[in-house]
Amino acid sequence: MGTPLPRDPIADAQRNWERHGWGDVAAPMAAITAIMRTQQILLARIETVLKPFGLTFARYELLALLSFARSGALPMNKASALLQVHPTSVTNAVDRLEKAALVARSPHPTDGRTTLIELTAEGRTLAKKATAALNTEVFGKSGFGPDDVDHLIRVLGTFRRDAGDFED
Amino acid sequence: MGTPLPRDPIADAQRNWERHGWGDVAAPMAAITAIMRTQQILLARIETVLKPFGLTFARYELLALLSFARSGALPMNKASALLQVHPTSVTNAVDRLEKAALVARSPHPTDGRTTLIELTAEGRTLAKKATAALNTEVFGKSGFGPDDVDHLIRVLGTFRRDAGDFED
DNA sequence: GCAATATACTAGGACATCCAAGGGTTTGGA
DNA sequence: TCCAAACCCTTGGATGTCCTAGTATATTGC
Repeated sequence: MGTPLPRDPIADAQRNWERHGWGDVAAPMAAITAIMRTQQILLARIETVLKPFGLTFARYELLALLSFARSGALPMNKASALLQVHPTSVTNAVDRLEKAALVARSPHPTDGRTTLIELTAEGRTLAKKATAALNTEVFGKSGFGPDDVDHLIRVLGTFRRDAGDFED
Repeated sequence: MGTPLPRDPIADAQRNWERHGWGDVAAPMAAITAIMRTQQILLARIETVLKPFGLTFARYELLALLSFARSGALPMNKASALLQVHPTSVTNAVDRLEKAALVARSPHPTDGRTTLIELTAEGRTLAKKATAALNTEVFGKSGFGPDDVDHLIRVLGTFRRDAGDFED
């Protein structure tokens, strides 16, 4: 966290794998570990930018999703599916966003089982501001070159489809 | 979670970004979101493999790190730095590993402030077994082609260095 | 030598994620 | 028609991560 290490710990791990006779999976291990660590760094950056807005990444994602829904409202289970998180995580996020008056729960008109989440006016405004901040502070300064971005989108897209995220 | 979506939600988000006039950061946004989601998928796979061993990824990482230390022991702060996690997370992991008799705390011989974490015999055995399982079940079936693995290691390595993880 | 600063670990709290279980609602087949 | 299966959401419990604060030990400077 604080001081940079003298050497890349993941490269060291890769060498350890090779040294122990696991050379055939050393490279994938390093790639996967690098993805884990990169996610950690990116999440920290995102949360730092969102903190002044009183948002976490999970809550921001929900706000952003709602702001793109044509009606500004979505059933909980749809949100869960689109965000690819457990339904209980959505319940948790909605609880907190509702306390902050950024979203509101309302019953589904025809299906008594489902609950609709609707963006409030404040919620829509905050989503806009937070998105602008993320665009300039994180996405606009990703550090990835254009070619690398395209490659990541393609490779990780294939991975996610193979993992069963979507059919396309 | 269960059923695949008909379309890639991240590609949809990218289109939404472009539609709202944020085309200049739409691609990095998609790449970053894909990294977040890929990490989630990989973590779930890893935890599934580790569950039978009574381990989580955090605890496994600590065990693996100790198993590669020449003496089989490391100070807490070293472990925290090498794993790139907060010191309190290491305390948490050590607490649970110690309860399971996989590691043991011992005082540092010369520095009364530091605590050494040492692998027990069972800990070393379990680390071996868990690593073998991860190698065959996760790293050996990553789904990334060799060229993609190399590219990921290079691109994410540059990113992590620029983020201040290491100097190299 | 002693005070001030730095370092190492731990305790408590806030969040997020998942799983298992429970209660209400809808649907579809006997 | 009616009841069982399927579905939707929530609650409670376990884990992990971070932050802030507190305690104990080392090191530095006067």
